[in-house]
Amino acid sequence: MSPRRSQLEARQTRAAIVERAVQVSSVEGLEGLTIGRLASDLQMSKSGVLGHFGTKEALQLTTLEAAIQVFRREVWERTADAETGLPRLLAICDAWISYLERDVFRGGCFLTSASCEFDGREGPVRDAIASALSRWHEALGSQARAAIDAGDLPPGSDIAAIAFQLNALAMGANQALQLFGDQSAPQAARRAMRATLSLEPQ
Amino acid sequence: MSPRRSQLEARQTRAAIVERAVQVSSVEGLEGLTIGRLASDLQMSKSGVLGHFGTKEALQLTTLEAAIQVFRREVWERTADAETGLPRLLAICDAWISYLERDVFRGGCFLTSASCEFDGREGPVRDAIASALSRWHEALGSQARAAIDAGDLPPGSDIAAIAFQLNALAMGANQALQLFGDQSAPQAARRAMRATLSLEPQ
DNA sequence: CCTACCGATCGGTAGG
DNA sequence: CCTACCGATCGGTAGG
Repeated sequence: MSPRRSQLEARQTRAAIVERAVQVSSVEGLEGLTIGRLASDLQMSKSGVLGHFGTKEALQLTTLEAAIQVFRREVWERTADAETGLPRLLAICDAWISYLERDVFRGGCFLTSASCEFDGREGPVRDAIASALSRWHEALGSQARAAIDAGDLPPGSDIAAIAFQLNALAMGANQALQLFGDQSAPQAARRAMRATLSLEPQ
Repeated sequence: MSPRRSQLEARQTRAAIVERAVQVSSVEGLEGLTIGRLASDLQMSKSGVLGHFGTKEALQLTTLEAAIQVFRREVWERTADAETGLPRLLAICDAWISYLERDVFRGGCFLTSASCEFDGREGPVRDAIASALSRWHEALGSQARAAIDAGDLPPGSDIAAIAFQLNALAMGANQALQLFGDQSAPQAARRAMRATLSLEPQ
């Protein structure tokens, strides 16, 4: 047992704080997240919570990273068995909509909420959100390129346009589910995603 | 001059508060909007600001209504000259993307931001946001129905799916512009919108 | 529309 | 990890 007992406990406490912070900020936003609220929920003192991160901004960044890990696990890693290219792209679309349907986060897609909240601001949190979304677009684009190379998408397909459309449709499904509880939205999104992937460039 | 001078001035003050509230909350969110910030910006006392609305929630609702009016003016009313049906639908798509490109709100599409911020909450503000978005979907659906009746869209077109896709693409363009400053997004969104309107049901 | 004020809560620090 | 505390700000009220 290389970590001392107190270090292990500290790590578990920190993990519990982050887990709670993800759930709270999924509903209240990363700005609406407060140290006092977390301390109260976890029956700790405020300084006990803050001590693990130093500043609220560091807590926000850690919370964001944890939420990104959840998205990666629930969408990206779930499709690891699919063949690179169109098969994986189709699997990603299904896993993505499923992730929205399963209410993985109480406030809907964490990255979509965070993006809306910070897209008019500046600073490290905004930059981290933009970076994560940018990497996701690249992951989608990479699969689209493989699909073209395999002959599963037309050679002239616009890779960026495919990533843009898939992302937009997921955002639309998220809004329809969260705001209206529209149970037909996942189906509509899946169909439109499939149309995007079989009709490019037109 | 039927309104007395003091009433007229009060109305102008109120209008100035709402205008400022729209700009502030477009960046900070409707929850991030504070009475103190508004008072400071407008060089008024907090109670002078709050007196026009009573509560913060009433201020939020008034601010939201004002932002909806801006959207209506910048997107819906701009297309009033277009013929009902497909022509107006196409005009709406252009005006919608143009509204995003012109940065009408500093924080991007107000309704999209508000929807993300409140979709995990309850209460009158959330309800007002859902109602406004619902009416917009209906306006789009109504034009789509007219387009079908005129023979400009196939008889089997899924009206709700068209509204869903157009809305999703506008959300995607908003994110790409606000978060990445992606100048190719408006073009990508316009193309995808046109594809939606010429390829339904497939 | 103002001043003056309320209790609550904010992020954060000192010291242990 | 705690208690005790800081100045600032929150939404809101009383009274004029």
